Amino acid sequence: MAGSSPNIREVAVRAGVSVGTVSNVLNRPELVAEQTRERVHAAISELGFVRNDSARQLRVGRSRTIGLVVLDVANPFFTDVARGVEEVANREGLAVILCNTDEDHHKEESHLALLAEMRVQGVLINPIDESDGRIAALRERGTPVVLFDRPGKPGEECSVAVDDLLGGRLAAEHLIDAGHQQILFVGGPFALRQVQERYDGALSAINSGTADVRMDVMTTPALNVAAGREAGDQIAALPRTELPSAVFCANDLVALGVLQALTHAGLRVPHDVAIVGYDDIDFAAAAAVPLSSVRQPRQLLGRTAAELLLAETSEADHEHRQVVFEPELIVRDSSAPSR
Amino acid sequence: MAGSSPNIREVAVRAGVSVGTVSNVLNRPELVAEQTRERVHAAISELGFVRNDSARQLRVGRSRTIGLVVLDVANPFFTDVARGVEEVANREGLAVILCNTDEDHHKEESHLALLAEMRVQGVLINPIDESDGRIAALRERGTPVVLFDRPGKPGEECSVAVDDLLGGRLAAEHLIDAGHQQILFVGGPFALRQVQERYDGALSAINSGTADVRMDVMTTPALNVAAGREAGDQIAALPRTELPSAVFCANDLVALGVLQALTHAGLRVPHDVAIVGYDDIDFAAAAAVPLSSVRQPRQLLGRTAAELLLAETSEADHEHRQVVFEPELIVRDSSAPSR
DNA sequence: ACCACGCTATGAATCGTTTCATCTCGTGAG
DNA sequence: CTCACGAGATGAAACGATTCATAGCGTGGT
Repeated sequence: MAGSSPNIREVAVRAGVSVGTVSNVLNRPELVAEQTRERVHAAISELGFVRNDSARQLRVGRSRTIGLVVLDVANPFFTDVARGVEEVANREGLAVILCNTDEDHHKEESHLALLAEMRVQGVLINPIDESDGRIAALRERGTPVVLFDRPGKPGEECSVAVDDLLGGRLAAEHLIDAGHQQILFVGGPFALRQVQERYDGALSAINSGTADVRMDVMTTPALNVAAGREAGDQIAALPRTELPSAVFCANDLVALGVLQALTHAGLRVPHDVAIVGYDDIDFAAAAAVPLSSVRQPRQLLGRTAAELLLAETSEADHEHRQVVFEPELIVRDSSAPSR
Repeated sequence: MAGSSPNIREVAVRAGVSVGTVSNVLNRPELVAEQTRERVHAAISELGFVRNDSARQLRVGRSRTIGLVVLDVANPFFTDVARGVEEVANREGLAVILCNTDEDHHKEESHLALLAEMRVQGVLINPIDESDGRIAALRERGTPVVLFDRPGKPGEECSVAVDDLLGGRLAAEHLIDAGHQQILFVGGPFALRQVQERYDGALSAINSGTADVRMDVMTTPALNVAAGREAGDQIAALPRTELPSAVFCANDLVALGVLQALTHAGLRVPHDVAIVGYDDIDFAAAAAVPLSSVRQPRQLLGRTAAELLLAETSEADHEHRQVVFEPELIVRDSSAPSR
């Protein structure tokens, strides 16, 4: 009921030593004689002392946390990335503050402002769009920022990304090879680099191929299951003659939504419409019709991003690196050979 | 490149006022004359000043964050809860620190220790098991702790939960009504209250019914898709005569894994084996065979938990409340009438 | 006997903000 | 002309840990 937290001074008194010694026990125990150390530890547990991290931070200058800013926590892709980040961070004794932007600039901005006030050791972010003064401001203040799931400018920043152009191309080539001639790209907003590049990749496959293939676009307001369902409803409402033979979705959430809506409307996948998703989240394989998808090394992405961040904070002569992973197409039932 | 952060003193000098005034501009702007305020704001943005939150916290005594400790971030159930929490927290200008325990006591403990050092305003936790000195210690220190997805002790603590006994009963009754006589419960570890209660609820339905129904148990090491797949493989390996006619899974991740493994082994759901899951995550409806599941009000759970926490921090005469929501059975294809 | 050295322990200064008692100054009332 | 008052502004104290220069003390070498 008390609600009082003893401080280091009270511990010192109780143990009959100075505050400096208590601090040493906490931070450099090897400097303290064993019996003194034991006495201090006893005092700490008797009083239930818990170090005040703000005071520590204030003195030391930086915190023991890193910020991870993602577009959507509900997307398993990001939670898997987060796991990778957490793994590395915990190993270093750092805490991860997970922030969710929901593709909303306002939220992104306020989260970054908060992280700046907290003096986090660094920020891992998947920015909503390209121009971001906020990120530059953070860097100016001395906080390393690593971009993930998006390539950074060489020499200027570290980044970890997966080649989305290639991913888009792989998906489209696969569909073209299967004989599809009417492909519909579903995704959005196009302000998201991922969306744009997956689309561009698909387009390049179509343009460089010999087959006569057409690709239309259906823009969604976000990349989640609900948006996918809506898109699917629209697709199902098209006159049969205008129905695409294949749909390439900007991510698996959208693909699952589309799949659900199409199935609900009585269309058969892949017989009437084939579907390819992106990310290969765990649920893709367990979907109504197991989903073909472009796999990204999610945890590795997170781990690598965290490691780059750590490198940037610890290395004196840091060289910015742009790591790019290659995606891999996983073919499942949803894109079996076309009609 | 500088990496220097100006402090409030430099802002004061630049604006030609005292530090107290700058602080007032930041915290109680109505006390400051308009032109002074403007001058200070100008100085702030010219210098790129960012308030140092540790110093603020040190002085004020508590932080502007709350901790949310969950069993598994990769489970959409928890991310939906987290969304609810975040919604309320952001509205109050609080940041949420999301911690993941992976059902590991060691991780739970170290996360709680960190949150204590951070002097968070409060903690929302879905504890791994019942006896937790760490939680008591936090409370003793004056940090409110609200339990979620688990009922608390009346008069002692706030909690938000969903009636898992009822959920288990609903699922089992549904299967019994459909004529199933061999039910297999898949889930674990049983140290998780959710698992135990869902099982108990199912058992009570069986015992109170008139039909002759048998329920076996297959324990999993965790509640995720991989564990479900393994369980599914084991089920598929059973001699046909021992095959259960229905499987009730402790959550949807396990159910999806089981579904995937059974389908892969050539068993038909629900014809050979019916499946009922728990949580009704978004992916349940989009599964290979749309999954029957016990729905919990996930976001509401999160919102309510956060609100209880806020109430506990702000109300002088706080009455602990234990909120219990009722789950709802959603029937889909995976549990259509049995063979 | 003296000095030097290593091992421990000390305590004051410091980090940057908030808070609050106090001061200044201009205005209006008496 | 004086006084009281209020709006604004001030600056020093406080928050609690860390750090570092310094002091104390015992030991071993000369």
